[in-house]
Amino acid sequence: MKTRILVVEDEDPLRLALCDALRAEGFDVLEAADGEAGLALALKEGPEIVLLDLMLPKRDGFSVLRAIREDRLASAVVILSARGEEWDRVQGFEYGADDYVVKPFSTRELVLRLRAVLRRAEGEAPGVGTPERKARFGACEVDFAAYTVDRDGSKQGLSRQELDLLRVFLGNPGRVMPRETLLDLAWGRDEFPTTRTVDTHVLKLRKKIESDPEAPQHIVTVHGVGYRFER
Amino acid sequence: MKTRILVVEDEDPLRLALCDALRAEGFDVLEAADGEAGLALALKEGPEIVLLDLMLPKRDGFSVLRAIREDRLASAVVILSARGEEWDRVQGFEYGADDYVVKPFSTRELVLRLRAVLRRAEGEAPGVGTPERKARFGACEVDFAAYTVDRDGSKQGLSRQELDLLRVFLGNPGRVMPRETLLDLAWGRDEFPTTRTVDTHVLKLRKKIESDPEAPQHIVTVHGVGYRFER
DNA sequence: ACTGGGGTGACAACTCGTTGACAGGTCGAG
DNA sequence: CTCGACCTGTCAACGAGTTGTCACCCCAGT
Repeated sequence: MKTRILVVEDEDPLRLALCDALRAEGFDVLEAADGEAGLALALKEGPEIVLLDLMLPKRDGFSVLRAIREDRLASAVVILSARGEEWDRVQGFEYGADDYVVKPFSTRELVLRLRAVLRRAEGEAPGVGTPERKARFGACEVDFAAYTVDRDGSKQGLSRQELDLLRVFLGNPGRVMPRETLLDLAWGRDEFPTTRTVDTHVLKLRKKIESDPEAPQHIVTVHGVGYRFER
Repeated sequence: MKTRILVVEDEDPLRLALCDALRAEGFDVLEAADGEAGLALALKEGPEIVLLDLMLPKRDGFSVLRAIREDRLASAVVILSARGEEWDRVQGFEYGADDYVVKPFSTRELVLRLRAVLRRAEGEAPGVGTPERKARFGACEVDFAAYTVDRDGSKQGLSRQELDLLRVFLGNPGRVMPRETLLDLAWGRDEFPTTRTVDTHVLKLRKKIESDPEAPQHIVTVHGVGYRFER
């Protein structure tokens, strides 16, 4: 899923250059040449980011920014401002924006800032409550933030894939999960490993969370179907 | 119970913007427009956090900070400093500020830092101020003011960047930090080094704080994810 | 120009995911 | 009950990708 970004800039050459550069970076780019069109498009499409020039015909950048915020739009807003002019206002009003870039700027700088903004935005987005940093079952405590699991006081590191798999198990306790389902959920839709890969990872997980890996208490094999996780 | 925060900032537009933004984030906000009023309010109300501009009428930020610390007030203090003045940063920490934010900044950045500060503060014994001029972990003692780290009696010098990185690690113990996040937090807003740069600095830090840099106890690599700091 | 710290690129060393092989194990048909 | 087909446990080895490490370049402060 591409990140959608709306570019609101009235100078044609710059806008086109920006759009090209951003498309080349893999963004899904929308564009507008004045404030009104930009605001309308932002409200209609709700892109992840709005890249907003300050000096615009019909409706200036601040006004657009304010309107976006008043609509509680989730978009991050990055201000494009010329050096010197408006600087004070940027300082004063910048609170509503997520970042700002001073012209002239390099594509590299812009892209890096955009990525940083996206990182921050999704870092706090997990909306309703924190996604539970720790979970416990049996004698184990998993720390998702630390990538560790603690069994009876002995701490083990988990690899990313192991943690992802364990997370899926924890989210579906007591039900049998076919290997294909596990691949879908713990790997990506872009990854297509063999179902045997699942076995290997189950093996590794068992060694870390089971007190007796030979007779698993938590990750139980259901012959011919898949695995079932029990607390 | 809302977290109470005192904003001490003389520029009206910025102060109002800050207060609005913080109220929207659910803080209970007090405000003051100069150093004396700010100090008085801080001492009277004892808010969890004081957000302190450095350049203030009547009494500058350093002076307020020093007075707050001398009164053993438990408030965490976050410095707002004008851009580019590294000296401020150094001084701020020397006097025991809990964090600093460089103007201009985005609301998200500010709120993230405030939450990090709160996390740290509540993890420690309440009542004691958190001057954190020095920090210790394992066999090490870091002196932020002197830019040194002492491991089992052998003292090493730290460069500014090394210290900043170590500070971030210390502020987020036990959780894996992706390289990008480390860059966001330990490098400035205008710096865009490669993620590999982080590795280099981790290497240098390990040589100074680990008793066996080959088998790190404090800065642990989590393959494919980032680094985790353990005390 | 000199110096020290920070950033980058190159290459070595390593990690982990994946796979294939093989040894059990399980279950149903006969 | 026995056998065979199929499934699972286990491991070693491979390879892509990641990290450790270092030397070099660049820039700012002196």
